[in-house]
Amino acid sequence: MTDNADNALNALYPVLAALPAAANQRLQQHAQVVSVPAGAVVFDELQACQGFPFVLSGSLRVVKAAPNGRELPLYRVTPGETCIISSACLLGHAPYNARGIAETETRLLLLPNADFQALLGEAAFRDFIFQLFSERIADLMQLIEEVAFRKLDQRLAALLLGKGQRLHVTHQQLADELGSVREIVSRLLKGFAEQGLVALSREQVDILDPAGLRRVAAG
Amino acid sequence: MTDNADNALNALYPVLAALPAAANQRLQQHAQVVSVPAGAVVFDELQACQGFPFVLSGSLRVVKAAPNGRELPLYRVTPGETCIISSACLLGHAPYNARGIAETETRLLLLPNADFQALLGEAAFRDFIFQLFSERIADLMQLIEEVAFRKLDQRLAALLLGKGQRLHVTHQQLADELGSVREIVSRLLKGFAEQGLVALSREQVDILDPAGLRRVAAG
DNA sequence: GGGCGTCTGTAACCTTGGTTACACAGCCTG
DNA sequence: CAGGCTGTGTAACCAAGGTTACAGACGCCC
Repeated sequence: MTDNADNALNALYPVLAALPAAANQRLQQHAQVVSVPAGAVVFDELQACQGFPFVLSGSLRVVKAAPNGRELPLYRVTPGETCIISSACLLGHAPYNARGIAETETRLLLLPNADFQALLGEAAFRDFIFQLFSERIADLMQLIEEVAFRKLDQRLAALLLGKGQRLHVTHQQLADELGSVREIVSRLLKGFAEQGLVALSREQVDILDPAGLRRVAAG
Repeated sequence: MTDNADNALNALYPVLAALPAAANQRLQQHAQVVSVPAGAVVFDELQACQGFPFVLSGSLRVVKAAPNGRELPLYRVTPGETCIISSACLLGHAPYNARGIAETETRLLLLPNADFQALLGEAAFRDFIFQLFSERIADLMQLIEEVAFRKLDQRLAALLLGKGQRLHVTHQQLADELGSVREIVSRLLKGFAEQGLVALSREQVDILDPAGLRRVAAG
């Protein structure tokens, strides 16, 4: 690991900076910086988990892939966060059960399995992982609720909210985010537009009536 | 806590038996045995998490409840296991995001929040929780895959498998297990019967062709 | 045996969301 | 300007699953 990456790492993951010298040294000796281009598949279903990734820059999108090629986004991993799927795989000695894709050009610090396990011996690090575990669990529960019970218009309305008044996205991108297809999103957006909730233009959605959208989202 | 419960607890949760004397004493002083009847709601969505439950006997069914009253089972907690939702809530100081129901008459040992946190100071206990966390994550991933991508006939076929050759269940119970409704399960079972995969009778499903069912389940 | 509650069978109908198949608009580039 | 690419609009059709509404079957208990 370069000094440069080391600095970035400690800034992003304060918990590492606080580690005892020995642990830190071990990390520096064995961790490996890799850079992956946008769109690259960093890990995939059924694949054995090779190491634990810290995200230095860029971001990972973790998705569940359907047999027919569609994908349902589970969560994102941004710098300073970690990937619970990776933790779970390493801890449970199980293969991955989701796919990790670099959203943009992404730099990762890959920590080999054995060193990750050793790092878990440090109380501070263990607590850090624990904390992220429990946050993600809540996210996953939310996701289960959405896919099992919510209709697509509700989910779309929710997706549009909380990202400012003007969104620069294509219908396809929205569809991907929902695990659906472009035509349906277009259809629903048209409905929203007819109700005066949004205004549509190329690669752009303007929120006209946030309260109305919230009402739709709430079902 | 009674000596009796103490013995049961240590037998079911070996990790507790191995705790230092001080921790064990604290647990015995503050933990409280409660007994709940079958069907009782032990915790519910949006409710603050009062304590951490160890299951002594019986079992909990943890479900996500839909606005319309239907429920999707997430997982079960049997004696010797723990409830990650509870862990996640206590760790993240968030309210519950699912409902826990006693499947049968169930005895729980409830550990207050503060004592749970203290117990996490013990490396062995922390590892125990960690391990269960990662196992459950895999389950939840599996569930997401099912509800998002699998059709109901595939899920039903999978549900029927691996429980022996003759099942004593009502269609309603199967529907509940899938988060669906009775009529659809009846319709699908009829289809299975017509293909010679199963034989149906009152409160009973006989598996005639496991391999065929497995094929259906695989899609 | 008669009445009641539970379980099952089944048909008609509806909603949601996905699929297929285009048309067209805007824009960039050779 | 032509040609091509990307994004959007839209309609017809389809499949899955849920809803409604019954009817009959079986078992149990009075």
